Amino acid sequence: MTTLSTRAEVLLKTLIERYIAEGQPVGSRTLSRHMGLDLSPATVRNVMADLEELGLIRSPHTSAGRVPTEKGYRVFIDTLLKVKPLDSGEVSKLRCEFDPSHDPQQLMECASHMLSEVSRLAGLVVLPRRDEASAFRHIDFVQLSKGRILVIIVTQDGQVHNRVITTERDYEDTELSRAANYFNDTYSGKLLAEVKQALVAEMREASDDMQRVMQLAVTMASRAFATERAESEDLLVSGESNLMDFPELGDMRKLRRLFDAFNTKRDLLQLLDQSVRAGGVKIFIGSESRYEPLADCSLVTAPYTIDGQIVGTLGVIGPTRIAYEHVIPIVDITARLLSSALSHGERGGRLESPGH
Amino acid sequence: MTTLSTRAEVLLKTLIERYIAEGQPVGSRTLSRHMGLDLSPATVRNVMADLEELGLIRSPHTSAGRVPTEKGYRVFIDTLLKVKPLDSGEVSKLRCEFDPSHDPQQLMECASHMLSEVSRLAGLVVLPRRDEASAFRHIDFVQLSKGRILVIIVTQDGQVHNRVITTERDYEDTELSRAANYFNDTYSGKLLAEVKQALVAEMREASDDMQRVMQLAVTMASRAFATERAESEDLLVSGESNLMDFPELGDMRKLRRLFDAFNTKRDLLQLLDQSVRAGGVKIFIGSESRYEPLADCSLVTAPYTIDGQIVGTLGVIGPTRIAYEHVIPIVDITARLLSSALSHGERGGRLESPGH
DNA sequence: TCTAGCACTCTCGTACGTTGAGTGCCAAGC
DNA sequence: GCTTGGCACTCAACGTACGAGAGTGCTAGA
Repeated sequence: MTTLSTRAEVLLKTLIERYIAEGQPVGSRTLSRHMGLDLSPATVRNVMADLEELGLIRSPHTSAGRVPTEKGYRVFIDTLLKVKPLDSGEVSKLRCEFDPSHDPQQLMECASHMLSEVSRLAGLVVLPRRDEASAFRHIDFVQLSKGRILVIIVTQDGQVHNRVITTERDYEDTELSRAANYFNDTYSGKLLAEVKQALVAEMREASDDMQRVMQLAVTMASRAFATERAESEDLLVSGESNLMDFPELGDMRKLRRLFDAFNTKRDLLQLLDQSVRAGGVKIFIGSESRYEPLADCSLVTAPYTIDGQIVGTLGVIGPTRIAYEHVIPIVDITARLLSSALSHGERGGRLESPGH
Repeated sequence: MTTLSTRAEVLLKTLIERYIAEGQPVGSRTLSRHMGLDLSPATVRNVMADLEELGLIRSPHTSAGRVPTEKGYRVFIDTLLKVKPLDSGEVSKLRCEFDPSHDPQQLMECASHMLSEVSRLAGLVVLPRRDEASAFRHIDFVQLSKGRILVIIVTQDGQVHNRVITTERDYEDTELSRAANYFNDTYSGKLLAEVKQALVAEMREASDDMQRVMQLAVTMASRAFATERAESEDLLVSGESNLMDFPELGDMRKLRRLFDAFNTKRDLLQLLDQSVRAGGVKIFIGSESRYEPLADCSLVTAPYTIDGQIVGTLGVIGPTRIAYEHVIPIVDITARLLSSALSHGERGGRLESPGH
């Protein structure tokens, strides 16, 4: 692509800024006034014609102003946008929201909520898949009623999972707690994948000469691990209703599809997973997401980490016309704050160096 | 109120049925055709005039048909409606959805989802408040990292709550597990309220001669209980987007308020609590809920129980124009199924006798 | 290369007439 | 005394027409 003249760049930049602020096509007259350079509307029109030819802007109809195309937004974001860093007061206010005494689930709910509140858009947080990567920490068996035993599994990162399994006979509390102790001593610290594997092996060679306690623990645990729903991941969505304030999303059918997408989650999760790979903030504009319900929306995401490992993604969804220069740092900071709130390892809870 | 003639009743009934089916004001001509009786439109008009005078129907404008008022719906539901019981095939299909090996949380999510799917409206489930009424069953302490301990509290009904507390020094696993054992032996089976009270007392007279294990257990538990968020209750909402299909809720501002109400939850919870007291299905029509965002909506609720004790409410929200004769049994059955899935006490999981 | 001017285009809001559905009322009929 | 057909009236909805305003493209001149 031929590179733009500085004048064209300034023009495109102001046009998009105006359009983001006002939400309406901007014409040559207003543009010539708000652009720093001293050019007449006519000149502006000429430049706009060039930009239109390049596919960066378009007019909704003959005598409206121009609006940015997706390509225009893309150029704007990649080369023209000056991200305004949040002032430190803002940051520390956000930081306060992350009470480190909350458990991971709560922290993520908090992050999602915060994203939607601060950006006035819909906030998203992909929960980490509790998978082979996380380490087993603790198990516990609690008899709830005849034949029903609650199995609690805690992973190293503080996530708690619980399943109810049914058994033929009842057990004494001491029996259960001894089984749990055995299990904890044996497997604590191992990766979940390893534990599962080990359980399969143990079950295969289960024999009468196996100690009763051992047998009990292994049987129950493997049943709990087996029935563990293949949830893999989950998505938290907050502030969907913020999106109803944008006139460009006023079409009920489109809105419906969008909200259904929030509820279905599956496709969104897949999409959000893409941004896990790259570090830093990633932006999908309109059809770039290749997901029809998001055709008129933009997605700003950033991965978050636990102890340096990327475990999930968070971000916001809004119309393509959003104040990127504000939203980007919001998503960025939230990802950092969440990461540091979740990471309570030896390295402590510092913000790592910026990396957008 | 003067009682209606049978003819007026039939007319009101068919009018409302038609309106529910079509969603548009119904006029004298169509009514005279669809009503079983053989009356001319003119006669129908006379009767309609009477009904209008009684405040049971009204016309949106001079030359539209009539639509039911809230009062009209009320009479319809209270005296004219024949609830169609679900056929048993339907019921057993629903019953299958409630896998009793799920934990309470999952069961309720399932119920909410099911309500919205089957009724094509928004489904609601109020989670039981984990309060004084529920019995303490089990506690566990797990050290996650330096100075951070995960406290897991299990109640008799199988709900799992967890908090992270921070401590000054680190503990051995055996130390923690001994503390948990002590605590479990002492308090298992007692009501949470009693446990809290006992903890306060223990803390007050905590002294050096208290056993170390005891002291540790009491300190940690009381910190966990103290920081327990005053969540009291929570609300699950499913299928909100179903409401976008109803043209009468097409106004974006109203819809926005409604969706905000779903997110805020607080007021809705308060409202839903009202229906806890009475057993059976309860219906709020439009402004009867005395909650502005629900002005154009109806709420159909029923309480659900654990082992005979009412612990929460579930239901659906839709426009006032909903197929009550279908929705009422759906809510009713779902409440029963959820109750029986949650009740795994001695009495087993039977459906109790109908009580609407 | 920029600018002023001008004719052109298109949306939006308003006004207006037409259509059709439905009503209220009245007088005739059972 | 109910019921019914007839009739004038009302009102939303729809389509057309038209002016105002905003913005454009093009051209000629600085």
